[in-house]
Parts: sequence; structure tokens; C-alpha cells
Amino acid sequence: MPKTKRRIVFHVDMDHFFTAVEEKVHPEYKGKPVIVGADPKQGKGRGVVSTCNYEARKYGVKSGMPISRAWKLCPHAVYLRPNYELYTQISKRIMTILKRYAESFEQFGIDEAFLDVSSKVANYGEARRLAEKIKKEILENEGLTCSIGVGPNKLVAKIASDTKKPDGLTVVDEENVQQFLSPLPVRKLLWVGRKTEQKLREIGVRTIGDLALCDPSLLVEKFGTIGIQYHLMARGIDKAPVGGSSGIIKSISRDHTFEEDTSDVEEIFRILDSLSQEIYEDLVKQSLYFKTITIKVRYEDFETHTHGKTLSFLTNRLEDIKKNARRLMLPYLEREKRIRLIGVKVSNIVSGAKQKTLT
DNA sequence: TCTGGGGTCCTAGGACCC
DNA sequence: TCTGGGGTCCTAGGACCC
Repeated sequence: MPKTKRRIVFHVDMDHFFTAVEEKVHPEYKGKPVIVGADPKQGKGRGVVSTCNYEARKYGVKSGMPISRAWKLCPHAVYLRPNYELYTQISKRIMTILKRYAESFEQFGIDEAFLDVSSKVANYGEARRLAEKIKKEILENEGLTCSIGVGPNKLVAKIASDTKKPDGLTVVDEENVQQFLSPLPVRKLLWVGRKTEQKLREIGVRTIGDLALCDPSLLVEKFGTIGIQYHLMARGIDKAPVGGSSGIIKSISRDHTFEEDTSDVEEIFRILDSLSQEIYEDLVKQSLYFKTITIKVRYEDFETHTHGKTLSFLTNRLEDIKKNARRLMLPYLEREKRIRLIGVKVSNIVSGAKQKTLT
């Protein structure tokens, strides 16, 4: 049996990417708190903060926070709507730089990436120098800083990149994985969110070190098969290959939150049709076909439902999307409650090339 | 604190077939 | 009339990610 190959993996994370791009395009914002997200509307706006720069963070503003709360904390900030086209364009250029240094590569969201550099460097010292070189190149080419984590797998690299920001570089070699992870809260692990953190707290587990000492069978009892994953992660074990999960599109969705909750059927159908239209354009652009369509409704009290149907045929016709979306939506329009959000999703997707072989 | 928008993956129950 | 087990697909909901 061949011994498992030693790996060296980078996680590259752009620093407050959206606001960093905005500051680069608008140098006059430099030094001011900048917040990219929903329109704050004098504190009455709906939606959340996408990204904020470090000046804004000094006021307690964070990404994911309601924009109305950000307004209370920092009314004098520069508030901007996201310019995804610009961010995507710059992201593509950065990813092109990163790919050149990687044996295998995996983009993660718009501004993060994993690089497997195992065959490119001989040891962690060389890995550090390579990471420094990459940071320098991105800064010189794009005027943007990033934070890089280096470790024996994606999990450790990702957590490492998060420990020193902005403009950080954190290297964790195999020998130091356990002592690096142990004191950190479980929340730092990938896939451990608010709910899982709470459930772990109930069994007295707060840090990754606590989790590593846990009886795996107890974790399975509490979380099912994913419990094994938690236990492996807590011991710094992650065999997932870089680039393993990237590529094929599984679903396309659009949703819309109304500025004011509504029961106006005409308005709801108008928006529903425009969401269908956008999905249709996306499908055609990428020559994709779908079989399943699902609508989403969120009422004013945040009660949320999904309702879907799998068709007996593959399609990308606008009429099939519009008609089915409307039909699936109908039963939800008869309630007393007003509607806050509607959405449309298509899934069970195959590409046009593959579709031809199926028909 | 009054909660966006675009995704992925998992689970559980039920239908249906052999 | 009663009683299986396995497999696959569908549907709704939920957790989590950036």
C-alpha cells in the first residue's frame, strides 16, 4: 500500500473584497467607513451588509448584519450597492494568477480559492515563500491584499487564513495541527454553524480540542453520519481533494424580497415572471436544461415554504418556467398573511451537450 | 439585531417497482 | 389475506457556506 502523499494546501482569501475593490476604484473613500450591501434608506431599508471595510468594523458593523442596524451604528459611512460585474471581472483576473501556482485549484465563492501546491514546493519553508510571492503579485497587479493560510489540507488551510487578517500569512505544518486547532472554538470548523455549535455546547463541547476528545459514537448518536466528519475535522483530518467539488452547476435560482410585504397578486406575478425570465436567460447562456422547478414563499412573519414539481421532460423553455412557477405559487396566495419574498429555482440540470445524447 | 441572494448538501417520509 | 426487503425517485425542509 502506498503511503498517503503529504500535501501542502493554500487557502487564499481576499481581504474585505467588495469594499477593497470600491476603494481602489474610488480613492476618495480611503480612510472612511465603507459598507456594501442593501440600500439603508435612512435606517428603514431591508436587507443586510455584504461586506464592510475595517473602518466600518470599528463601529461594530459586520457582514450579514441587517443594514438598518449598520445605519444605527454608523450613519456617516459610505453606503454602496454591490457591483457584481466589476467584482467578478477582478475576481477572474486574480483566479488566473492563482491557478498558475497550483497543481490543482478550486475557487470557493467569488473571492476565495484553495491551491494544492504539494508538487510545487519541497517543504513548509518554501511554501511560505511561495505564499509571499503570490501576495506580492496580487498586490502589484490588482492593488489588493489577501490573507493566506497554509496547511496539510483544505480544512487547516482555511482556518489558518482566518487567524490573521488583513494581509496575513499563517503557516501550520503537520506537526503543529493539533496545538493550532485545539484552543479554537468549534464554530471555526467548516460546516459548524450556529445550530451545531449550540448542540455541541449541550454536550459540553466548546473548543475543537473538546471535540477531538469526544467519543465518536456519541457524536454519531447526536448528529448522524456527519458526527464522524466532525470528529475527523477536530483532529485536523481532511482528505477532500482540492478541486474535487468544483465545476458542474446543480441549480439556478433567483429570489426577490419586496420593499413592502404584499398581497397584490398582479405585483407578485409580475415579479415571478421576471425571475423566471432571468433564470431562462441564464439557462440559455450556459445551454442548460432542467427537469425540476421549485418556488419559494416567505410570509411577513418569516414562515417559509417551498413547493416544487419534477417534469417528465427536460426543458429550458421560458413558457415552461413561467407557467409552472405561477401554478406552483397559486395555493400560497390564498392566505391572510402578506408575502415578504418569492423565489424560483430550477434543478435536476443537465448541460446541452449531454441532453442531446439523452433525447 | 428584524433578518439578502446565490448556492450546496443532507434527511426523512412516501410512492412506486421488482 | 398477509407480509417481506431493496432500490430509486420525488418532495419539503433545514443547516451551512460566501
